[in-house]
Amino acid sequence: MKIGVLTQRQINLAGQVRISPLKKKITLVAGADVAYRRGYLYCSICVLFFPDLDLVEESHASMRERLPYVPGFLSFRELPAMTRAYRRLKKKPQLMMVDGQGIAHPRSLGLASHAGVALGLPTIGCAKSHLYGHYSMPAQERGAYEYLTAHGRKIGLVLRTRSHVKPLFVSPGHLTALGDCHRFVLATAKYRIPEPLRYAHRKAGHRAKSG
DNA sequence: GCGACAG
DNA sequence: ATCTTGTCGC
Repeated sequence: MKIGVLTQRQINLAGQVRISPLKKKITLVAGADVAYRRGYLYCSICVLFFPDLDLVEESHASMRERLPYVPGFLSFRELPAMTRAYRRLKKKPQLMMVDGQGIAHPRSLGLASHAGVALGLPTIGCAKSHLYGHYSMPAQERGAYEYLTAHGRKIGLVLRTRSHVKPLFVSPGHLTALGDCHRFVLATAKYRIPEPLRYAHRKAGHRAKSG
């Protein structure tokens, strides 16, 4: 598939993204992550009770790699496996955190936003590094943050989840807003990575090693 | 042309 | 992301 075609598809899908504060009460939060191994993708989604953070359910899906990793087009590479794993969940969460950007993306369609639109689910993008937007480093204490901006707009937060540790780049994916990102990421992060994503990351890694 | 570039 | 052990700092 050519980049130009995918770019146009992103622009169309971005038009379906809705940024608005969460309204429903959250009792189940999920985390979705993908691991790679020998040409295959391994996606794991872990659903936890909120705010207790106890594991409720987990689902998995593996697929052969279809597209290579190209900065700005990650969702086309990982979403197929993520969608398959999501369908296998018995208990659907009211919110899902995704390992990647939300609207903090060149065309406002990071993996979390694309997943949110495709699954019709509220999502929050939680990336470990920067992709798009301007920012300054937040203070060293847990909870400190600075806004991620682009064209004079706030598109996300650079949030410190642990004192003296590299901050996270969080942004609304779909049906969520900046305030939700700040609230839920801090409410679920005992360590640098929010528990739902930490669980999913570990499970996906184990799955990849098992084959 | 140069630098940046989620996972 | 993945390939990999010990090591420094809060």
